[in-house]
Amino acid sequence: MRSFFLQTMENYQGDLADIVRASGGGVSGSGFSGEVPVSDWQFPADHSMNYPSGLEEPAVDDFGDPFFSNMRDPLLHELNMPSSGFFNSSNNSTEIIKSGVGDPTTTAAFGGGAGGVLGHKILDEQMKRPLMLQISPNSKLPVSPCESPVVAVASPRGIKASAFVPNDLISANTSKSCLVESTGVQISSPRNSGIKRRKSQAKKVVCIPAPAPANSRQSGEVVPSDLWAWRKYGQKPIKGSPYPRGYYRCSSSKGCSARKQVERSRTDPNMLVITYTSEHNHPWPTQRNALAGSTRSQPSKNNNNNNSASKNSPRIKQEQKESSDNVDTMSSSTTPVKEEMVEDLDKQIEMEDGEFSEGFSYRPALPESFQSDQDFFADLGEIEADPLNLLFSQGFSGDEVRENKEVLDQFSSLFEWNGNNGSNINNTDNLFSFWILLY
DNA sequence: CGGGTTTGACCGGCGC
DNA sequence: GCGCCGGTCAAACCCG
Repeated sequence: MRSFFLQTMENYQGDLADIVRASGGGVSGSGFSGEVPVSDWQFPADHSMNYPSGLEEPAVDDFGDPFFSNMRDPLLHELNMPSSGFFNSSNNSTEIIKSGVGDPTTTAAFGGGAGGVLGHKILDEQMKRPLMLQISPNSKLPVSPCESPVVAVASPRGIKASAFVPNDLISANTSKSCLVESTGVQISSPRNSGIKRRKSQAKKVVCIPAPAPANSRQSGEVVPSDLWAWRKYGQKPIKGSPYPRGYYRCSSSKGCSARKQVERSRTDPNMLVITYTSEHNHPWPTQRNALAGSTRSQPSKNNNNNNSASKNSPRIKQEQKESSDNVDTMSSSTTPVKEEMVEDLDKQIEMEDGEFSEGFSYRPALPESFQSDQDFFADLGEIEADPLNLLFSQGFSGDEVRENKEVLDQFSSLFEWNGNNGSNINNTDNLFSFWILLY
């Protein structure tokens, strides 16, 4: 079983070598029997992602990304599961850690890893923190075959959500470990701001399977799209890593300070490490721009000798080509993504003290309509909400899983999952992901 | 024309 | 103080 692990790290510097992977005990007593296929972080452009009702009070420390959304995923509404089982401490944690590092095949147990790695004390801290999970139907997969094992969702506070995914989604996936850390880290300030932000500003790091086998040097990463539109504003080679780091800022809304960094893990090139900093100051876009949410389609560039890449250095060109190859691989692959997050401990403390780091409001700056919480999404269509509630309000026993197949079918069709194979990045608009945010 | 990427330059933090 | 390094800027260019 592929699974998750999480850990809390302080002063994470983006070096995946520092990331400890854990694997081990599975989920016990929680009904977790599935895996989390998360491959394409694309929301279909033609899908107006009006998140259904169920929006609850925004997370205090969210980054606005689907990973760290300010808004709790309405899909999780009414989801409550016992927490036991997911964070069982593993006696094997040490071994797990050692064996896991650098091994793409090593997976982390959803349950055992975190507790085992971090120890009870830290785990307890984590239990306070949101943890999230993305579930994404792969574009290659059929729409509604709901041989639905359960995708479990763990929350630091306990399991509160789960989802069903088609078996196909699961079996087809060749997920790597997902690792997550949370950090209190430094981020540089705007050049002329005069404000030094190299304080303990939280970053949130997500690791996802990289689009392509990383047996070659690759540069500009093919960043899986999420709900937000990101604009790349820089790329830098990182010392110690053969892979450059891409810098993205949110382009969904002007003035949004949300940023993310994408780099390939130096220890496991099959993994992409995405670091989110700052938070979105605007609600999730209900509809993505044509170019939003992902980098420009690389293949088209590649096929055009007159593009800027042709003017770049040979090294860059090569990297770009590899990058575009990555696109193809990624969009057509069934690589799942699993990720979670934990809050930075320091930040958590700060938040609990009611303090915020400068210029970093953890409260989402949402329009009133959003801040009025449930009302907004409640207005967005009960059609979406109801099946989801149906789906997610169910328990997780095997019988219930089976019983909910039909519900999942409804759910699948609701979002028009189709069999588009996403043979290139341009097709990813037909992909769909949905997120489960955990609390 | 708007919005994207690319990439060299610049800036500031940090370690020595 | 200096150099390294990471993060950001912004001009140039591309694309639809």
